[in-house]
Amino acid sequence: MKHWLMKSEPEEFSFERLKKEGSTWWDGVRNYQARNFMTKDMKPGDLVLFYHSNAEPPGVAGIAKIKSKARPDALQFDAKSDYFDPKSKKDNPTWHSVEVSYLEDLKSFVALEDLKKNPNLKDMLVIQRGQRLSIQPVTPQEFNEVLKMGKAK
DNA sequence: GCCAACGTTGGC
DNA sequence: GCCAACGTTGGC
Repeated sequence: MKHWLMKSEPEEFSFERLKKEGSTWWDGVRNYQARNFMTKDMKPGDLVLFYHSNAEPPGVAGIAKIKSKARPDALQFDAKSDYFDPKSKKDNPTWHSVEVSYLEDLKSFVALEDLKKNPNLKDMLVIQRGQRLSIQPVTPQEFNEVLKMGKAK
């Protein structure tokens, strides 16, 4: 089982909304590295740190898990969507998404600022300068450390 | 295949 | 709102 961090802008799709709706297809990813994680590495049951980016404050809002493996992202064929990709072919879609489901709340939000202060997380990708990737692998140690922070008051 | 220009991300 | 860092595009 692998561990991941997935970024979402809470104004677009918050952890609270995931909790309410139960699950969602993670569509709109238009970055090859992030796509490859979804199509090659993610498996149902993998655990996810649900991260709020462009938020006040940014940080890990809760825990989710991968529900279904990757399938073609419908938005790439929707000419009215912001995520429309005219170059993508129906018989060989460029973009995929996975289904993500709510798993559990944290007792407390784990702010980016606190991730940065934790020496055990100094190598975590999300705290590295200029790291924009919207889906990032997380080591089991990092995942458990964040979980521990989130379960403390 | 190089690389400048451009658009986007996302913390601050 | 600013802007550094990064990915993508397209001219050559």
